Amino acid sequence: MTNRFAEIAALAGEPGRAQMLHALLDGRALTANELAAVAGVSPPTASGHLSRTVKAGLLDVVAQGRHRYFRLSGPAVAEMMEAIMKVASAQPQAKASLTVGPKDRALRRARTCYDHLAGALGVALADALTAADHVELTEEAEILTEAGLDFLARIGLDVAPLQARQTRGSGRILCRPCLDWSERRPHLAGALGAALCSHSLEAGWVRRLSGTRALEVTRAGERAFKESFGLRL
Amino acid sequence: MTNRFAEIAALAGEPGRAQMLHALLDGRALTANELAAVAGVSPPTASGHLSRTVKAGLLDVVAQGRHRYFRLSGPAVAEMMEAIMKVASAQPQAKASLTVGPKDRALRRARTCYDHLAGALGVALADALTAADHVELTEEAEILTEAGLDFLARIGLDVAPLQARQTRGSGRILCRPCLDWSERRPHLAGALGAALCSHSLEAGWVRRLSGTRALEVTRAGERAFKESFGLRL
DNA sequence: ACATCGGTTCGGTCCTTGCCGAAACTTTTG
DNA sequence: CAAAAGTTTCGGCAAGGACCGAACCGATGT
Repeated sequence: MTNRFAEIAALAGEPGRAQMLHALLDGRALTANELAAVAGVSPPTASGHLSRTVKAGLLDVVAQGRHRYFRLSGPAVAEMMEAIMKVASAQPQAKASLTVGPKDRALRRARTCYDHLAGALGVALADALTAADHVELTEEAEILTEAGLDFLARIGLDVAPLQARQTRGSGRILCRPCLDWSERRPHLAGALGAALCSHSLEAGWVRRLSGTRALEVTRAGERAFKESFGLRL
Repeated sequence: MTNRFAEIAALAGEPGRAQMLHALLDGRALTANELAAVAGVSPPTASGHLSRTVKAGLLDVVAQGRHRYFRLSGPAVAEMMEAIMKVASAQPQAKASLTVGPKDRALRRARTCYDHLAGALGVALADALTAADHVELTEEAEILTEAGLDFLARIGLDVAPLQARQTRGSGRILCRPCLDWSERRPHLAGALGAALCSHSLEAGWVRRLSGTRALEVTRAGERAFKESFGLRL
């Protein structure tokens, strides 16, 4: 058991592979060459990394024509990465570079985190929903109130998949919150977070910036977030 | 950011260090030589590993006389390890050795997992409490019912610290459940799990087996678990 | 059919790092 | 004050593995 533990951790512990994993953290599938580019290594090297990672079960691969698309094998991998990030972003104090870089700034503003929204945007949305009593956030769980359910339906979000979860008292328990590594505060993850994220993309409120997990808030998005959530970015 | 991510993961990804971390997973503090023994390396080698691990913030060290005691720096590290184990125990199918070893068997029967009970015992307790409607376990949260609160008070468990958490409807949301890597089913973690674990130790229901995280259920424990929880081990 | 492109396999180099023994340092014990 | 125990530092060795260039393979497109 402890061998396999070490194997998994070591796989994630090599800088090149770590960058590949991070590039896949938004749940999309990338090709081998794209991953080689993000890791800054040659295609042969990347290929070796990828085959090991697939064999170990961290990644899935699907061949499509002459491309091979790699993606995280499931949410458990993303959760593991978040848990590592949580430790990594802890205090070991006054270490090197805080932030820097425009790319980093974009990521801190808004990004996807596997299947939900993160960064300043994700935290702001969580705060807004909390303030309006649409959700309650505890350290361990996240509850959607009746009012919240109405609210989501009103803004055009399909709440049907959320019904499947456990009902308790007057609210629905949806998921654990997810600690945002850049903001150090919880944002909405789980079923609700995923629904909110996909809806925001479909409605054109946010748009993926090519090549990163960063998101851009569109004009329509600014308006929608302001009117529906009372957010000003 | 991704550098530090890789640093942390790599630290956990070396077999010797991984074994040390596992030995510390029950939250106790061990000396450098003890850790050298569990990792199967010489004291100098272990010392090197430990100093790196401490500098990275995974472990805390406290000097006491001529001993230096190392322990996990906090719950975040334990949670990270559990997340890695979750991935590690996933399907990458039909791999090598399942189980084996009497030491391993003891661990599978009952052990501590940072601050709560795990293994067959942990899962059985979770099942028993669920069956009696004392807790409700969902995928994402764990709710203590009023009946459960009464029950715990009746068996002498101090429920005061549990009161601090969020109240919702008729139950208390305590924590996320924790997937047991040997049983592949959820057991009780979080505040309730910790309380139940420490109470079981204090009441003499279980006893730590020296040198491992494994636990032994005492005669008194067998009786208590049977009478209070309806468990037969 | 041929050229091109994405990807993997092979062979070989180089660097990292895990490892130990010897020795030094510190604190406890006799 | 000397001896012993716990731990760290130093020096050197050896193995693992990350890397690249070249060659190879299969799919696509002309």
